[in-house]
Formats: sequence, structure tokens, C-alpha cells
Amino acid sequence: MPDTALDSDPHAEAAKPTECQLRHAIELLFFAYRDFTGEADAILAAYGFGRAHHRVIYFVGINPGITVGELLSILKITKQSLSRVLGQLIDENFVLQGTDADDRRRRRLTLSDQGRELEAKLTAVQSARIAAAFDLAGDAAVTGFRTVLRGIINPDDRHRVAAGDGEAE
Amino acid sequence: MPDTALDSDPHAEAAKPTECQLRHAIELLFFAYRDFTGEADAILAAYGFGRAHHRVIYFVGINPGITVGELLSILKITKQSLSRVLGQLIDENFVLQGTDADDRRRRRLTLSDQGRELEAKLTAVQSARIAAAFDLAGDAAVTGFRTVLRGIINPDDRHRVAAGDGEAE
DNA sequence: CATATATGTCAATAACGCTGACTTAATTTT
DNA sequence: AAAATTAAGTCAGCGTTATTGACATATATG
Repeated sequence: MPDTALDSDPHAEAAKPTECQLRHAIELLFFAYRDFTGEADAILAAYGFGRAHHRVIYFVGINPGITVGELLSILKITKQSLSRVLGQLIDENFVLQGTDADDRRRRRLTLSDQGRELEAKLTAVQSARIAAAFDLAGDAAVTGFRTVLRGIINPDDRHRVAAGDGEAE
Repeated sequence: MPDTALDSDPHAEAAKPTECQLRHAIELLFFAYRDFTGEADAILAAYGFGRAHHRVIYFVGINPGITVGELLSILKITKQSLSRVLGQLIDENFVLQGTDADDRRRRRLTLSDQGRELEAKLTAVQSARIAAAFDLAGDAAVTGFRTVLRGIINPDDRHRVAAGDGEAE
């Protein structure tokens, strides 16, 4: 039973993509990521923040109590790079620092009310864009979108995003 | 006939995504884009170039004879930002400058042999990553991936990437 | 000739990442 | 208890990518 372009079996092996199709995917990623981050960048600019602040706010938001070290391993940047950004967010009261009860070397990071508010605003614009694209594309397309993006991520980091349909965690 | 999660009709309307599913998509985009650009960034660093040089090389490569103004409208950066990067690429003989025959104000940009070689190397690593993800995901998923990413792009810029299956142009 | 367009340039500024060297505090190992 | 390791923070300097604003040059168009 040979595969065809109309075969919708999600476990089918893909036909070998042409160079043109691969270039198309490269361009889709470039333009989609640029526009995906564009609106949030504009909101951040009003606060004097940039994309790096957003990433910290986002990952502290979904991982309340995360330590500095864990944040570094998610973001894959240096301690010194994070320091500037995180320091500003703490100084301006978007992120709160606590101390771990068991290991007092560890700082536990959480969002302040102000931080949660900004996080919600940023996630709202990005979610709205994605929700619109999902609605236009349909459920089957959404599943494919997730499967391919997950396959692009380094295997070592795939555990950072839920498998399957995004319901887990 | 109500939609279900198993409905594979590509024209079906999507069920309203949950906040959790939308956050999952945000994270997929973040990690996938980071890893998608990571290998190319490492190659570029060996040449003393950065991601901005890559974008110029890529879009001059697929649009031989593109003008400076057209490049600016694709990249959506300022003339001054492009100038430094493009100037370096011209100085180091990766990009060639010609003059338009009809309008001698316009510079027609093309890749030199050296530029084509670097472009091929960069596109090769990115294509390999995408091809592997495509192969793992199957044809149906690939179609969904393209549809959703296209929907994320600002409507005004969707014309810059081919519709459908990536065969067009 | 006047104006608009395409490109290029100078100067200053900022966000974000890097390396290297070091400190402090707390925990773990020996 | 001393030594080593770990978590976090800091200081200094550097490079890339992007910004704004002002201005220059060549060419085309009305």
C-alpha cells in the first residue's frame, strides 16, 4: 500500500522533500517567527524591556519557584547575560526572589502581580495570533504543526515541551 | 456532523484551543526556532558573520538580482542596519553589486561563487534538520505545519511564501 | 528646473549575547 | 573540621544587530 499525497495516516513515512519544499519551510519559519514576536516586542518596548525580558517573564510565569540555574538551562544563555535582564526585572518589581527552604543557596523566582499582568498581556497577543492560525487551519493541521515543530527541536530539549496534543504537564 | 479530535478533514474548523494548548505552541516555536538557527549560527561564527549576514545571503541567493530596497522590505530592518552587513558581504566578496540597466540608481545584488558556497552550506544544515523532522512526522503533518505557520505570518507578508505545498513560485 | 527616489554614510544609542576573572554563601565530601 | 563543590552574583570588556536622525550623491521623473 503505497503512500500518496492524500494519505492522512499520521504515522505514514514522508516522501523525500524536494529542496524547494525545504526552502519553503525555512522561509515560513523565518517570517512566522518574526511576526510571532513582533507584537510582543512592541508591548515590551513600552516598558523599556526586550525579548530577553519576555523569555524570563514567560518561563518564570509557567514555572513558579524556578531557580536561576534551571532558568539558565532552559534559556541556554550565560549567567552574566541573564543577570542583567533578571536584575532589572527584580529591581522594577516584575520578578520576586525567595530563598529555597532546603538549600539556602538557591533563589526561587516567582512573578509579582505586576509581572503576572505583563506576562498575561504578552501571552494574550501571541495566543491570539496562534489561535487565529489554528482556527483557520483546522485540528488536523494543528496536530501536524506540533509534530513537525517538535521534530525540529534538539532531542535533548524535547522533554521541555509536552508530547502529543499539548494537554499534558 | 460535529468535529472531533480525530477528524482529519483539512478544511474542518478547529475546536477552540485551550490556553494550555496555546502556551504549548508558544514554547514549541521558541525552542524550535532556537535550535533551527543554532547550527547555522555556529557556521557563520567561523566566518565572523552573524544571523543578519545569513538572512542577506539567503534572500540574495533565492532572489538573484534583488535590489537593496526589495531586500529591506523583506527583512524589515533599516537601511543603516542593512548597510553594515551588506557592506561587509560585498567587501569580503560574498555578494556582488551590479547596476540596473534601466534605472542606474538601483543596485542589483547577486551571490559570488564564495557566497553561493556559504549559502549552500547554511541551507544544507537547516534543510537536513527540517527534512529529518518531516520524515519523522509524515506527509500529512507536514501539510499541517505549513498551513499553520502560514497563518501565523502577517497577511501582508504571506505573498512572500508560496501557498499550498511549497512547489509553487 | 524642481522634486522624488534609490542608495550610501556619519554619529549616537540600546538590547542582547559572549568570555574571563573573581567573590560570597551554603552544601557536600573526604 | 577542612576541603571541595555548587548556586548565585558581580565587574569589566567586547561584538553583533538593531535603532533614530541627519545628511550626501546620483539618477529619474514631472
